[in-house]
Amino acid sequence: MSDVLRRPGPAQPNPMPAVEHRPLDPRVERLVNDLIGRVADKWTMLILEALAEKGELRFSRLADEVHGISQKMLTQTLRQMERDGLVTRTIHPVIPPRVDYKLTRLGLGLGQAFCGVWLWAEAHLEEVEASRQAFDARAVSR
Amino acid sequence: MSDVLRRPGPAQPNPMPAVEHRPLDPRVERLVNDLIGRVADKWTMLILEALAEKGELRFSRLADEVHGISQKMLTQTLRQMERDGLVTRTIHPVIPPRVDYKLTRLGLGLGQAFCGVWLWAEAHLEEVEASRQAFDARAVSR
DNA sequence: CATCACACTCTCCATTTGGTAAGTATAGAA
DNA sequence: TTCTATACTTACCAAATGGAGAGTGTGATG
Repeated sequence: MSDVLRRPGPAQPNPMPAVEHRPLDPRVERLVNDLIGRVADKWTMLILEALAEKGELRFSRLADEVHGISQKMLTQTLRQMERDGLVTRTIHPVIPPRVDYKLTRLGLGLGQAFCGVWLWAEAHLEEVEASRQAFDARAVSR
Repeated sequence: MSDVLRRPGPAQPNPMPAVEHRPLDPRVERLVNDLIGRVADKWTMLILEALAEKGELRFSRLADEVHGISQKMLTQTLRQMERDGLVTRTIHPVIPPRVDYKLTRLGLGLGQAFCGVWLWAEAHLEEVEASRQAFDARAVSR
């Protein structure tokens, strides 16, 4: 979205805030926001991770991998991901039925894009936890 | 989370799936998942972006920047971000009241971590849209 | 003939999320 | 005296989210 977010290095607070260059029209901005809202979903991210790790999984294996997901949410999330072009769904016409799910190039790319966030979360877990405890302690004492 | 997700380049589907090295214990995994769920929230991301772009904003300026957010959600999200150590909250004891919000080092880092996802969304918007249309067309014809 | 496996789909229900609107405290301006 | 600005907080309500569990179709197996 903003160029400030895009560039590494300490962001300059506002040395020249008058410039205000927005390279995107609001339509694109809205679409990007929507897409991120859809894709930054808890289950989507966990399924993405499972598939990136295991390569290709059938429905019930996925259900095992993504601990705690209900059948309903697994189906629902996989359908959305298929619609968005993140996974392919291969139905083997056998009985009992067998369906394999696999990440597309698009899905793999998104998985890589999320790397940064995973790494940040891992790296700063304790810092965040400490901040929370300090905050809660302050709140209690007042 | 997974090393596959962490490394750029086409992920190897499963040349040696037997290895299965998980460097993280489930506790950390759960914490990271929770943290990401909290932080990958729509409003959090938009506030993060506004603050990264503008540097420091008071409550009502933020409300203007983050289009469509309600007072309630703005307050709520800012409190969570403060608790997590992402923003600082500076109260100026004047009347009418004035409160300034600013990203911490931690908050800036998270903003940068999200870059990848914003860029991915921007870059693949049309691809996703095309996939959706194709999917919907298929669904209708059946 | 009953059972099981598998990948769903559907219904019902509880929780969560989030919006709207009203209230609060304070001092200066009209 | 009333109005305004500001940053909230609270109460209420509607919508979305998501879990539990039952139902479905089919062929192999006991």
